[in-house]
Amino acid sequence: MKTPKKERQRLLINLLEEDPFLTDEDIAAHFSVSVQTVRLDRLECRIPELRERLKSVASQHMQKTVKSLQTEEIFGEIIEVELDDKALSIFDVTSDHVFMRNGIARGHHLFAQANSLAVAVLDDDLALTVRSTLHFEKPVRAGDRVVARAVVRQETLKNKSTVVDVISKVENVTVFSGEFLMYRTTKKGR
Amino acid sequence: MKTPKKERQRLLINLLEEDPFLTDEDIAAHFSVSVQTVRLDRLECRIPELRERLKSVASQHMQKTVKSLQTEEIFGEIIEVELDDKALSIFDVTSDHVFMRNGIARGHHLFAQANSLAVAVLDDDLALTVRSTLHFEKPVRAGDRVVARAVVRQETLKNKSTVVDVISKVENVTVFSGEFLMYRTTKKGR
DNA sequence: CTAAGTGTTATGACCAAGTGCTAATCTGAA
DNA sequence: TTCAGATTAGCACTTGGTCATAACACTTAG
Repeated sequence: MKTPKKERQRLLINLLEEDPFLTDEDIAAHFSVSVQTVRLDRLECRIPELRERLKSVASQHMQKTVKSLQTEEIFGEIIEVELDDKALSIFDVTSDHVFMRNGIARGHHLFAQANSLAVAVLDDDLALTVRSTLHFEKPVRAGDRVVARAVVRQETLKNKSTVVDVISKVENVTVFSGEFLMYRTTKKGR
Repeated sequence: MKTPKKERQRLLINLLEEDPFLTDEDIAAHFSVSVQTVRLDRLECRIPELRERLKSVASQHMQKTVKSLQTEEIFGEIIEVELDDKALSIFDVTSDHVFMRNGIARGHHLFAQANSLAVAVLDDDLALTVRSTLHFEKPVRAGDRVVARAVVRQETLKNKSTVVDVISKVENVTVFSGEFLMYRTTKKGR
């Protein structure tokens, strides 16, 4: 008996977590036991067959790709926009956004929300950030809902360079503020 | 004939892109044709069978999860660090990082690289960005390799607040510069 | 020593979702 | 009418399994 049954089943779980693509035959070879033994092990550990494993991995993938189109592309959900005037977005901070060591949100996520909002509020084919000044007022943690408000400085709107002020709050306390100097190419349409 | 063959095959490709989990039988029902017709269509379009489709979707997933642990956590690969002095990182811009409309990299990616580097160069349990001023000098595009250099202003090191200057270049041309005022909690160790 | 229990292996019937091949049928246009 | 292209059907075979049943090997308790 190479490895005792219990140990082998523990290893089996790890093995398939790492590589779910193995057939029973592969696994049998790996542990130098018969295919039937592998099947019994899977039965006991409630590990589904190869095809079912792939199905679940694939469906996780589908969920994630849908999610990433929302999460990564927009970075904060934009709630309302009044073009060339003001806009509002919310961003729910999760454990994905914080430093492991201290649980505080990485600055670039707050910046990303604010910057995306500054781009969105100017309805321009080519709105680019040229300069910006940021103030990280208070640390933000997982679970916080950050509400960002962007306001376009009207007196700058005639120019190609426009200033957008963004203030982000958690429960009505300012956690971040930024001033974004944006460059626009096309004139105001519509 | 419900839909002409060519049209049906076009739709088939879209259909499976959306939902790769359909069996030939499902597809046949969807188009009101026989299973054999579906098989011929798949053959012509070189679309693999269900099991192979899931296999490839699942393997994409495995690649992505590995990738995201590297990409999202570190944001630019840190090449060298001299603690409390200077650091260097590179970040390869891909089509994932640019605006679809104009192909220019989103500002927050450049910020993320610079900000991460500013955090990394101060070897502190709790190095937080307090304020920063950014200059987006030139647009960055997919394919560009951005090299960011962070330099710690030595005269600020005694304080809890330290200034880190970051300059990012593409082929030796400055595309971004930022001044990061960082807050540190623990005293200089080691 | 023998019987019982656990773990392992073997065997055969069956299933889902295919591939590959051959053959028959349908259909529209020349 | 004829003929090609599109469609459908049938059958043998493949993979990677399930399920049930049986036969060993080895240890241990009576």
